[in-house]
Amino acid sequence: MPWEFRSDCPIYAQLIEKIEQKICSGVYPPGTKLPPVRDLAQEAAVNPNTMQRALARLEDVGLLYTHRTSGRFVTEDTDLIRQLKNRLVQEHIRDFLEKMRQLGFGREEILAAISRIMEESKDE
Amino acid sequence: MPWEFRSDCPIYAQLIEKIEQKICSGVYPPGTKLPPVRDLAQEAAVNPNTMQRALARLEDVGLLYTHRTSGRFVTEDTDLIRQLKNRLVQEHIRDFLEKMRQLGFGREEILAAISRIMEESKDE
DNA sequence: ATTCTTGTATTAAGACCTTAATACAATAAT
DNA sequence: ATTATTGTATTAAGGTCTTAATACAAGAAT
Repeated sequence: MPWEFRSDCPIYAQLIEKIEQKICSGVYPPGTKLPPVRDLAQEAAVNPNTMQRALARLEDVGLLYTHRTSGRFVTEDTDLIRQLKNRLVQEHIRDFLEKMRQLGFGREEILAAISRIMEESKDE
Repeated sequence: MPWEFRSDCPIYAQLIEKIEQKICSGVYPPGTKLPPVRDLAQEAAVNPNTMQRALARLEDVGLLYTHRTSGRFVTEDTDLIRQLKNRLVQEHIRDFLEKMRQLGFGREEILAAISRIMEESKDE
């Protein structure tokens, strides 16, 4: 199934986010070999160059590493992964709270609204 | 003060979000006259064309309307504004919950994490 | 009537994003 | 040794985004 992208942001940036998510959530566990660029590109329905660009960025920050010809692997540095996960969680929460605050929601209202929507989608 | 933009998304898209926020939160109340395009552009530190593009989109959805030469105004349709606000709230919550879920957070953990971060930034 | 202010349109340039089509180097697999 | 697989690099094309510099039309202000 092709990955889904918003049209308002560069695909390569969205690829980075998605792959980070997959690493943090254990879809791609530490030390695991990733599928080849070409396969990943096809899976995401994206040009290999675009996928390559995203992977290169993730390599820059140490999340992936490459054995020139045998493939690309997720780092075994579980500490780094945990740091990333914490960073993402913090960012998501802060961004969310800021958006809600700007819409005039106080702390209690935010929690209430979340609980309500959680209830609504409980049956999934 | 120039508005702030992320580098990973088109400016015009971010302008749309910001202006929507300002309308929903009452910074630009219903029926109010907006500053001229040129002023808004300067305030945001953006090219007038870019600001114009964002405003045109907001007009497309009925959130703004124009009197050709006297200026641009926020709609007086408070119902439309309320609908937008509800839509934004829902989107923000759903997006947030989805991201957290993908990081392995259950409902309780999400609420706990939010409460914790709320506490941390209580003194602002 | 004249000038100012407003939104709008146009053209050009440069930067970035995406795709496509190749090609190459180095190791793995046979 | 030969072939296949892997990441990587290059070039070209077309699209979008952003800025810049103008110009115009029409109502507002004087």
